[in-house]
Amino acid sequence: MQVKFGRETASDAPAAALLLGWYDRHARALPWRVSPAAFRRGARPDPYRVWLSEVMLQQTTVAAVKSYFERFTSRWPSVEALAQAPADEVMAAWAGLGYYARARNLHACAKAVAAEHGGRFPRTAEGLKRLPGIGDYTGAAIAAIAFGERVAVVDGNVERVVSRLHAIEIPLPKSRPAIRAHVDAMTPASRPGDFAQAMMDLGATICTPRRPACAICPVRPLCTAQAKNEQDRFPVKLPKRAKPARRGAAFVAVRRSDGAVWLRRRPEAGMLGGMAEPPTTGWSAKGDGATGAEAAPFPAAWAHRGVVSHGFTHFDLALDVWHAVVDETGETMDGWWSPPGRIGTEALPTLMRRAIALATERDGKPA
DNA sequence: CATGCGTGGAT
DNA sequence: TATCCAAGCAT
Repeated sequence: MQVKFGRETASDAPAAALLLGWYDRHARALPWRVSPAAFRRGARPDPYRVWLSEVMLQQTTVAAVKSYFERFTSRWPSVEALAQAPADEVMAAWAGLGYYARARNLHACAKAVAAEHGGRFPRTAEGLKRLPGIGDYTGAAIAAIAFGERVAVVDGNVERVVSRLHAIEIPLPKSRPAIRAHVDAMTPASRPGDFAQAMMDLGATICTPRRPACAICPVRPLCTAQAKNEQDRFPVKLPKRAKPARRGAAFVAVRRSDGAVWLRRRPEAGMLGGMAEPPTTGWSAKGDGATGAEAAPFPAAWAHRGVVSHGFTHFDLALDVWHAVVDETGETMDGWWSPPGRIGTEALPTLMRRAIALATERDGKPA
């Protein structure tokens, strides 16, 4: 359908009212959230917790975020505390959550808020978006939820919900301007944060990507796609490109005396930037790295222990894992020995943890 | 504006 | 097993 930008579609305001009513009854209880009832009593969420949760939730599920959120807020209860934390501790605490540029930006953002804003987050989406790691979505979400700004909050859930409500045939991402116009028309001046969370809850629990639960949807009477029983066809998306298959190798050297593993730090920019790894070959989305023992960082009795398969966003990696027990080496290279008691606290991405686990397991069990 | 950037769960 | 994809951002 055509959207008249800047003008309300007839169904937008009624849909918003239905959604808020539904949220009052069915809002999910989440650690960073203030319930609708508490909100009515005057409670407001802590901007620090809202910000932290929104950054963690970028392209990441609620289930995956919860334990990380608890650990971060227990360890760093305020933005000032996080700002003062050493960078490597923040990266290590983020290890396993993915998209590691988020962790670097998170720390940079905390420092900026502490140093340049007196420890207080800007209260508008526009001001928030000037901070590292905060873009259109996150800035709007924090401003609406934590500060009550009436601003359109558009994430993947909202795109799906609105695409169905209006049976938008233009494929994403081209349809984004039209979707944004609808969301802006829907967003109420009162409780814009609850409205945003209501849209996201609806998308996460009812208006799901597959098999949406239209039977219990509060906005079903206003949904164009459902009226045609074509909800599964929306949102229309452009086809994706196939992921290339890439190869590489990891070399897990274990010190004979204490079982320590030799690790190094990856460059700040690019894949797994700033994270720890056992030495690996030059694999990337663009090309393969060497896979054989001749590519090892130093001579040793390297034994092939298997292959770890790992899917990245843009390519699938098959990483050959080599293992060697060494008496002593590497001290002249950049890196460090990580003893068994410390390996769990290193900033190791999941891929690298799996490679180390494969290299060091015995008879199918962890060493 | 297209591309690069993780991971785990659901189907 | 293969595929999709989840509260996006930076460049």
